[in-house]
Amino acid sequence: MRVTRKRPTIHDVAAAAGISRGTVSRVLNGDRYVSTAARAAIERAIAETGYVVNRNARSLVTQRTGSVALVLSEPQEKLFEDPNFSVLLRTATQRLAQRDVSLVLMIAGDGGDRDRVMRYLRGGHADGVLLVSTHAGDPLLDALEVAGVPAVACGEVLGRRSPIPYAAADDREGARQMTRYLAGRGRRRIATITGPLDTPGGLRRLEGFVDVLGRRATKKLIAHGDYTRRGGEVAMAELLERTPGIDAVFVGSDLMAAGALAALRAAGRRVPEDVAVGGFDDSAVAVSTHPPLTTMRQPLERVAEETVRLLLDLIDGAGHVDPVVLPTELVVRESA
Amino acid sequence: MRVTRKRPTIHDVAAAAGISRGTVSRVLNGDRYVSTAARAAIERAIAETGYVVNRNARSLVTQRTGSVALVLSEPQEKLFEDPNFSVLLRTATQRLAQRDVSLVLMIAGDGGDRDRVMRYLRGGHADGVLLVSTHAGDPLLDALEVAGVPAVACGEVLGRRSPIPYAAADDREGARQMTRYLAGRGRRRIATITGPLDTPGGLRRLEGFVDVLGRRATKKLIAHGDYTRRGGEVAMAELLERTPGIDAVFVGSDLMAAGALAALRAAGRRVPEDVAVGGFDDSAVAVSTHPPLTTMRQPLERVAEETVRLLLDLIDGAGHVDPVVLPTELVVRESA
DNA sequence: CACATGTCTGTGAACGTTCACAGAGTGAGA
DNA sequence: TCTCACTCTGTGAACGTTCACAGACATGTG
Repeated sequence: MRVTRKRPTIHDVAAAAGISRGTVSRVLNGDRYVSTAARAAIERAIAETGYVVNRNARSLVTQRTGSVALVLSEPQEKLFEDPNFSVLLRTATQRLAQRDVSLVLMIAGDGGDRDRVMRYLRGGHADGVLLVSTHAGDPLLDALEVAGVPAVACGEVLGRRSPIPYAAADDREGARQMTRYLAGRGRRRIATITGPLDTPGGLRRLEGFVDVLGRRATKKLIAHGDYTRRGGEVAMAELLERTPGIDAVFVGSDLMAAGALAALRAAGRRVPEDVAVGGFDDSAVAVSTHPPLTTMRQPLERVAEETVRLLLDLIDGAGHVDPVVLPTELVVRESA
Repeated sequence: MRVTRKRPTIHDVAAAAGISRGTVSRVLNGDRYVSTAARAAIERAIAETGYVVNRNARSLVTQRTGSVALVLSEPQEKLFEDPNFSVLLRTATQRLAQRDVSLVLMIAGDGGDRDRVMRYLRGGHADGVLLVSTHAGDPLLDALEVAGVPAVACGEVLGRRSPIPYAAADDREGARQMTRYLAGRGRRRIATITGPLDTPGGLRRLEGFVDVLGRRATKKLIAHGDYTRRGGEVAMAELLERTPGIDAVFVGSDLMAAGALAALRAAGRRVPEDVAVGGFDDSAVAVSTHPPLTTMRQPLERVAEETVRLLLDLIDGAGHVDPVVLPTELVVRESA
């Protein structure tokens, strides 16, 4: 009835089975060349003793840890506000767990955080890194490269000389689809509210928008937000003041679209009668706004799955992996 | 320019500093009894070699891992939909990082997951466990107890014989405050929509509600939801049908309140003129509904901080810690 | 029968730390 | 001067694995 009774080791199992620890190690690691008798005896002994392998000892010799780090390098508040992130986190955790690798969560916000993360990674405490919303200039990326730690980003990392492998939704094509949809509904003066242009979602969705309408036509119809609700509200107000005649707006995220809706209501415009509003993400807020948002669904789970797959491939020795870009889907509700 | 150059060990540092590894270990672990000369030499050598301690080797001898597991035992979708959870996760990660312990995220959804989690924990791969939304009957809890792994819950774990230490918001008193507020605004027929009664938030908030209004008065004014938006909508509709005359409703979560708002709108009731709506959580949805929700703010960051503190105390050898209950705060917006 | 090949097993030596111990040097107090 | 306490240092032995090696035995092949 002691609180901490000593954990059985591989030696205990070997003794209980009457077999050497070498053979025990072999069945643990699924080696061929183990007699069925030995295997049975060992499996019984494992069950009896309640043995579970000590990963530290194993890591010490194999130089593999069986864990990967998920590193958030956004100032945290912004990111955790993002509903997409939860999906990503959940899916990644599950996918990794299936392969028996565990996920350690790290936040690299300010300088001190960064150092800690780097120390951790350079210490070889993770076999690989899942990068979330990392900016191109982030010194973490270079350090990672130097340290030779496999890394994959969830979402494109813009403007890097030596590109980081990634999986992402097809933001550009998604934006095109939405813009075409709005145009197809007869809207003639279509504006857009972008996310920050140093993020892939901000940049690529704007590109898609311009692809469809042309650079000239959109000159005065672009406003910038910061992925927050409030930012969307401000940008919408600005747009209405600058160009009162707009009859549609493609907003670069659902959360900003919720803000835009508020600004439109405040300005006395009806949605979708006066102004049609299209969002992006198909996150939970899309159905909680009034009216519910027409938006682009991102295959977030698949993005997470693919990100994990790429990372595991890299860890397993693939020298190079190609980025994965997944299609988005238009979800029509009431706002457009 | 090789991809993986060998990581320096404590021996390399010792050699570079011209001092034995024992002394290097001592400065690493902040031992007194190290001459300033030696310390300086070693610190220089550490910087030069880029040495970082191998935690596995350390864990192997110390039997401490420097990490704790955060275990989610809710069917995951529900939980990740919960905006509170993000706050918790972020705060816990940061707080732990400050103490240089890392957080590994585990999802114990179905049976297979559970086994994996238990194996991990019994393997001694985490120094402690942070439990999130764990139910009383969960076999994980017994297993944890048997294995002697320190565990602290974020939020009360209901109905357990040997209670799990926890930190939580004062749900019951918060519910009382909200109910009193609604009554104080002249509302006479106040209903409630609860969360599941096997969760502390569901049960305690209902208790607080009944505390204020009395068991008799509330008999027909209670409906149950499941913490989802949809659940809130259904419960509200049910309530309206059962007792059309209600003029206020206290909803056990903001998300359900958003659903209730939709049901009220569908039934043609104005909020707050006809029916006042009070939520709970003060999560992000509270400001994105129309009208914005009057709600109870939970000090979630403090809850997370305290949970972490309790766990670290336990890990550091505190034999027993007392639960921590933190006050909530009324946030008045437009819905009531 | 000799020999190669394939299967199975045990053993010693790592992996990179910490910890306990022993010993050396220094200064103070008797 | 001797002793004691304190400070500082080095060394050997763990911690629990995996891995390479060597050897035993069986089976098949020429």
